Amino acid sequence: MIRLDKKTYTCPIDVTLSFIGGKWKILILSHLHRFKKRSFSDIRKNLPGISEKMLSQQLKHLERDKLISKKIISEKPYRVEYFLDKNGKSLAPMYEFASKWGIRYLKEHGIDYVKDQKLYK
Amino acid sequence: MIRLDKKTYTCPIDVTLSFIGGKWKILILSHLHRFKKRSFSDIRKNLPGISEKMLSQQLKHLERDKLISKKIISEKPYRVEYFLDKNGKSLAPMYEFASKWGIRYLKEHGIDYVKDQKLYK
DNA sequence: AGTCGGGCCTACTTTTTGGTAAGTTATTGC
DNA sequence: GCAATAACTTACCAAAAAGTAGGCCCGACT
Repeated sequence: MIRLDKKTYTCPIDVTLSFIGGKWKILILSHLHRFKKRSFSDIRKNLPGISEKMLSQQLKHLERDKLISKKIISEKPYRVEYFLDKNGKSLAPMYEFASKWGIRYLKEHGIDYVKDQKLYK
Repeated sequence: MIRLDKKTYTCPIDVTLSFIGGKWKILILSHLHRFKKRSFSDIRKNLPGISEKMLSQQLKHLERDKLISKKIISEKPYRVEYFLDKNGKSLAPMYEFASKWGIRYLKEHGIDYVKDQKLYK
């Protein structure tokens, strides 16, 4: 057992998962990894199914954990840009591997994601 | 949106996560990755905090998803051995990366996991 | 005979996570 | 003036995941 900041972890992987676990975090991170800078609603549009509540909540956690940052582009009409910060970038191999594995799995089950994606957008 | 077997996924990463998401799966897989062959209670001992219910449930899912297999060593006193199968092995970079990232994170926060571990076992 | 370890299963409860819907401030466009 | 868009927040609810506690079979050990 590892103790850090009042929490306990069974092993280092558990520590890593505490940052990127859950349904949305890796998806958001990998989206930012791919697009570099994105607004709130850009991210939303690219994660079909996520609610505004979830997105803002998850972005907040990711910011708190220093995996992403946001730049306030304008105050009056409030406009922002989210992007991976150093920590978030250091997890890139994770997003890439998970994505490739998924694509391979889909291909083995008759779905060509890379090809089909061109139909979607 | 991707549709496969009556379920929908937002992207390939989502597909991957459907296999290894949750609190325990990666921990179990990486344990088997490290030790090759393990009995039910060996795994249990190495995942402090997991309940028997959780372990057997997760093992069942992992088996169903063909990430692991089990070999029945003896029927009468029922004894088994779990091990990664091909699919489970193909996720190895994931376990390894997540583990290394966690170790690095811990080190940056004053915990030397590799060194401390020798004290535990 | 009684207890322990191994390998489970089942019912039940709690916690965590996620979803819905509505409300807020502010700007741009018709 | 009204609707739409952006970037959120809040309150409430439902579903999913995880935890608790017990039971079961079997063999070995004392």
